[in-house]
Amino acid sequence: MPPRSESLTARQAEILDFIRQTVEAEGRPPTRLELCAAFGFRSPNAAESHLRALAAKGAILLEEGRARGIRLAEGPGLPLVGRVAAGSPILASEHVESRLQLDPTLFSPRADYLLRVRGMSMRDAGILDGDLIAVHRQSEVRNGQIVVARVHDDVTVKTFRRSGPVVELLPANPDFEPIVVDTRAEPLDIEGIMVGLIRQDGH
Amino acid sequence: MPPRSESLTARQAEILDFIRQTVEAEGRPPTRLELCAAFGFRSPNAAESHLRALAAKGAILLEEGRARGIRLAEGPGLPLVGRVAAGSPILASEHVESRLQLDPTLFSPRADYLLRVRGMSMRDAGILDGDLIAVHRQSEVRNGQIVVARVHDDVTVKTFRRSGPVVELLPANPDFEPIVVDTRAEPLDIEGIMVGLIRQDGH
DNA sequence: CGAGAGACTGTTTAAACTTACAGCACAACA
DNA sequence: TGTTGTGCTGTAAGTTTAAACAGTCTCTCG
Repeated sequence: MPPRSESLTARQAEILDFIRQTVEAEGRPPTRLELCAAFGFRSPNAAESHLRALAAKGAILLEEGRARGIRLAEGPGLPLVGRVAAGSPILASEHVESRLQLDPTLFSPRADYLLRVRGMSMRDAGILDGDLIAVHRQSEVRNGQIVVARVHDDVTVKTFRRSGPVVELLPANPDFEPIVVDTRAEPLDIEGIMVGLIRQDGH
Repeated sequence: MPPRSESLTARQAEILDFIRQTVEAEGRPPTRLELCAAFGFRSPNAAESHLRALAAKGAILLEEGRARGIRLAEGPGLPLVGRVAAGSPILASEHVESRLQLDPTLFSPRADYLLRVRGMSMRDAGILDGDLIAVHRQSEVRNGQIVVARVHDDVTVKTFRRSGPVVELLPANPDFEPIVVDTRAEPLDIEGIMVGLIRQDGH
């Protein structure tokens, strides 16, 4: 497995981000000189060595001797997460069913991944069984937002409501009961907020 | 308004298609020499003159003096249709609000365009006000499918049910009444079927 | 304190790339 | 019958890019 992007330095992450933006906006990666212009480098070698570092860490692929020979290692699509096993991080690669080619900035704030919804507990919010929820990773949420939460190693999608130390996770379907969590006694992890939805059939 | 892509020659359409595929697969446009290799040209000027022709017809934009300075004029995304004026075709360019960059094959059968839904008449089918419906153009439909129909110059999204010459367009919300159309007396155009849905916020 | 990693400056060279010029063959067309 | 548009070959600059080499400065870590 290639090294994770978490091991990138702050500067390297900036460079990688600029490359992503350029591909998005212009349909092609930047040259070394364009990187210099964007970051104020006076030497193309500053860009070159950053690219080498990113390639060594597996974030990009460099093609030798080609103009704009930078390829993003990670496909342009969003990871689609299916069932999440107990105790493991939601974006662990064994949970990623596939990648869907769509623009993360289709949603605002941007989507980090898609999560397949199981069951009808959010039916009245227009979220049906099998729908894909676009999720933005974020741990601080406001009341009324629809969140992806982990309670007792169970990942669930519900409306968030906090009253002091007690958090209620509300379904949008009278057939289901709210989940009540006392955060002084039980662990509650907020994985992110819902920023959109995709349904892949006509029902 | 730039000339339409319909005015491209067959060869020019092939070239344009190859450019699209290259951007898709490699994240950057091809060079003149790569076009030569792909089509068997022996002269880079063959590619050059095709590119000039495509640029003249508005299909691409050429940036002078830049390696891989080819930009696709039309984004690869799906057209998003907003409100549809009476009497004009649904994909008329004045209805296209924007283009969303997402893969048409995300849906099956493939989506031809996106239509913004107004109102809550399909609420219980999980289709809310402001949602974008992915539509596949198709005039023959089966009972139970959700269709985009045009009745009396009004474009609407409903569940389709036919009984002989009478078609019922059923809402999915008890607050709304079915639309009943006698096809012997009134015109009814089926614009397409719903093949998916996109919601761009977290509610 | 010394070593190494990260983040650069500055310079050079070869290869990749664009783009101009000068043609040829063929079909459509008026 | 000539003219125009399309689709090419072939060659040759001249510019853009990639990528090498040689350094500087500043952290952090053992």
